Amino acid sequence: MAEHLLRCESCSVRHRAVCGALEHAEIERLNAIAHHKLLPPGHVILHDNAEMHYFANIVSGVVKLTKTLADGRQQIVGLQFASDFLGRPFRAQSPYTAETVTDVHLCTYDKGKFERLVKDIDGFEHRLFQHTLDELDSAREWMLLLGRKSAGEKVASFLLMVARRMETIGCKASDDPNRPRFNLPLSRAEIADFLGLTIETVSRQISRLKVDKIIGLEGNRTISILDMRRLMAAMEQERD
Amino acid sequence: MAEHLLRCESCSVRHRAVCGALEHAEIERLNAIAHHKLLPPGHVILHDNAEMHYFANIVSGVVKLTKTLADGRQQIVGLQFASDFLGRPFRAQSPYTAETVTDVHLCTYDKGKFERLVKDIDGFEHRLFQHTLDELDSAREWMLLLGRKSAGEKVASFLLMVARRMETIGCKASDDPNRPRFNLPLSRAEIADFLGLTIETVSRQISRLKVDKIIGLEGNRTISILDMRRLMAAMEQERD
DNA sequence: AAAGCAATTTGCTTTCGATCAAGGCAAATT
DNA sequence: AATTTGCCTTGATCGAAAGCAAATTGCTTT
Repeated sequence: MAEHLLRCESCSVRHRAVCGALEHAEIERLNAIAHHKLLPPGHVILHDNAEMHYFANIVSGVVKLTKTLADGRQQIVGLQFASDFLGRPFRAQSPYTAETVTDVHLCTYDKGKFERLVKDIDGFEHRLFQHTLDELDSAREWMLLLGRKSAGEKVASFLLMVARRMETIGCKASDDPNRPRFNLPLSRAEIADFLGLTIETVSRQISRLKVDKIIGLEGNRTISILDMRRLMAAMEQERD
Repeated sequence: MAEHLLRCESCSVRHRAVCGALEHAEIERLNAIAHHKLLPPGHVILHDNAEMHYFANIVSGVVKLTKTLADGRQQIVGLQFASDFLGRPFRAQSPYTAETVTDVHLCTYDKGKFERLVKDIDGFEHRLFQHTLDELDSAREWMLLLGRKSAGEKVASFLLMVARRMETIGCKASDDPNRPRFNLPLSRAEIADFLGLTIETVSRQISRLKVDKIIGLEGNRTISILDMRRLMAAMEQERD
């Protein structure tokens, strides 16, 4: 029973997309069909157009969605962090590959049972719909980056995006809120695939930020943002 | 009465996203709140984060969704053709600008009334949700193009996309189905903004396709695809 | 601590697309 | 008819990022 409540905590509280608008009783119904899964880095959850047999909330870790050309060029088209939702209700297939980037803890729901709950619980599909609109917005934001930003701007945007994301899921290991410090979940190769650049260009841009004392590096993965103002300037502001 | 039925035809039959799953009686309810609007090219329907007071189906013409950086660099993040839906149910704002590219005929619905119908008609929101998933898929498809394709591949992909789109909405003026011929709705500048290229690069790539006898040009806007096979080869195939 | 190995960085060269600058063409204006 | 204007094409040059080849760093394993 205590364990059950714990599971409720770990799944409901953190999973904005699915549970944000639900009553406690309904979250209990979700928890009743929930299972948990631990996956190692590099695990392919869904291979291109294959069928996915479950939905899931990410409890911890990072999942990447990728698309690949015939000759191997790859583009990351989505990054899902803790509290994000995985899967497409009422769709058999997804035209991309989903793969774990780090150790990932999933809270999974059987496809059929979940879809029945979605139909059953008032406002649930509405909630998923709004979440998909959010995903569409960030995809389009990223299209602007891919099509029109320079390598320097891309890397700065990426670091700020990850920093913000790590913060909202409570992963920052920092005292000063203006100087966030966190572990990059992605390798240089993955950052390159995310930004539409090569490994070398990503590395050079990160080195430049380090030389300019805008960021600090400990090892390859631990980044601290030393000068938030200049990092944001390096990213360029949107308007319209 | 006759006019009413005509409007029914022009709105229901062609608007997949909204009406695809609806019964005739429900389409009638939609038609009851429908108004029509004719807009000239270059008309801004929605300016960045401004509020949009109506939803609409596009009866004819093309609408572009754009995002712009502070210094004027622009990226088209969506292209909507006839039968596409415009607007975001239950959202006040959209983080991009929507602007007509050609003369556009809209079938509009008052925001409040439309949202009431969405809540009222069973399966309507589900339908809109699935349509948004489609939009997300094409946005991600385009991210792969923006991040990883060469200028030549981008232009070839664009021409094939437009050809397919013009065909499905019945705008091709061609006898041979393997040699589609159509009017480009976009200027060179707009194609460039769509592909993340410059005007000059777009022009050069189109010229190259013409010299190679893969496409034919009459004037600047009328394109015929002469060698579908080689155009598709120029685009590169996806896999994964 | 040393070895082994993969990931990252760095230097050098090349290439693709951007930028700059004319020039052509057709429709609109006078 | 002459001029302007907008849009597109073409040529020449430039520059940012890609490509390639070491060198280096940072983990793992022993």
